[in-house]
Amino acid sequence: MSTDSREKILRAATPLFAEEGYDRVSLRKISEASGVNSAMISYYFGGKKGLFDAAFASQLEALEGFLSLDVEAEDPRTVFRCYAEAAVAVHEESPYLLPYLYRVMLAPDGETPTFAETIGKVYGHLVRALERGMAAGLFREDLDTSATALLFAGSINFHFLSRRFRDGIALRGTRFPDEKTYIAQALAIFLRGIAKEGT
Amino acid sequence: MSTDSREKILRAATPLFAEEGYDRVSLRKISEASGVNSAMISYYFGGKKGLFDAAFASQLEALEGFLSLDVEAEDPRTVFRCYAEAAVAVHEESPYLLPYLYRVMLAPDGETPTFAETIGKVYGHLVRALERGMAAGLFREDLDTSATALLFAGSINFHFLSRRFRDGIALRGTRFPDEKTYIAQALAIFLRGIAKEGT
DNA sequence: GTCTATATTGCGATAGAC
DNA sequence: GTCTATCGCAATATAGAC
Repeated sequence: MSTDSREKILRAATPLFAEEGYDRVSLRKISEASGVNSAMISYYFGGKKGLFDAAFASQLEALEGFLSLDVEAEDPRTVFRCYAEAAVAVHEESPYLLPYLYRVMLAPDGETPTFAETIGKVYGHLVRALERGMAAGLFREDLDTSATALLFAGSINFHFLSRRFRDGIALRGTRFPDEKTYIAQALAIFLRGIAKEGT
Repeated sequence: MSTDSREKILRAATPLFAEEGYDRVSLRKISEASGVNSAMISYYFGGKKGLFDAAFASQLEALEGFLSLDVEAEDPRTVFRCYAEAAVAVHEESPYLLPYLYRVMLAPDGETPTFAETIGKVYGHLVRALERGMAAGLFREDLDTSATALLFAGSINFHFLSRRFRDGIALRGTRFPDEKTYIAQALAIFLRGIAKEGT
């Protein structure tokens, strides 16, 4: 079966790690879910941590789309719209990215250099768009770019982060709009909130 | 020493659970950190889960301040300002709440009825404030109240949630404003973003 | 209430046959 | 590449002496 087993392991492990977290997923569980003998995990990935890193990295690739945006050429507002669109797309095609992201944020134990680098780039795009927008007189001049970039990213991501919690435990009975509606509204509120007075 | 040991355990366990997560904290570790024999944990809390729940519940009490607000009597905008102020205060006096909260959100395994109830109430306050503000002509009429409440809470909380990550791993070298500056700006952007046109 | 000692379980990893 | 068998370890929990 050649390296087919490698793929099977990765495919089974990715959702498990995202949903249950690193510590709650045992190699035995991954072995059962993938149908591949547990010894193969060490064989292909060098151990549990190696498998986790591989699974995480595969999800991070979903951000490449946004990162390829030429932030110096676009209207600053477009950068935020693109981020929002990318977030929806990313979540659809790579639904395990956000859980991974927040788990790593909450438990920054091991080294995650690729992760830090990728997130740093995304963040840099947002900060740069704010700087350009302020220089162009589109945005308020009293914005702290670091804080505002964080605020924006947090606003968009929170919807995905809280999804399981909203649906499963609390806030039952409350109707939530779908992704696109939420994102559109978050974007509208944010862009209106940072716009220069009299626009 | 009477039930002094109970307190020692709780005080040692609370930050450990918040920082490292449920699974990474062993009863041995708590025993060492607290200076109390590990057998006392089961004696007082019935087990590890019981201790975690007790630690979590003790942190949730910090939200009582905001919950005691009379949301029907206040200016709707004041409710949001109060939430923001409460978030800063809560984080100062109860810095372990947010990590707990998000860990439970990401891993909603066991039952957390108190948690769901408390968060539901906080959420209800925000939704109600939005409804009243829209009815009073203060806020835009096209707001989805559920989505907007979530957006606001996410904006405010994200700052605290991401703190360790920002400081420790990625985004090093970026200067972040202190809590009060961030919160003030988030509040200003949000309130401006949801305000009715021409205010 | 407190402690020691231990029962029991499950983990990640790997040696070695095939 | 794959599998079985197992090692060594750390986890939670508790029985029972004090």
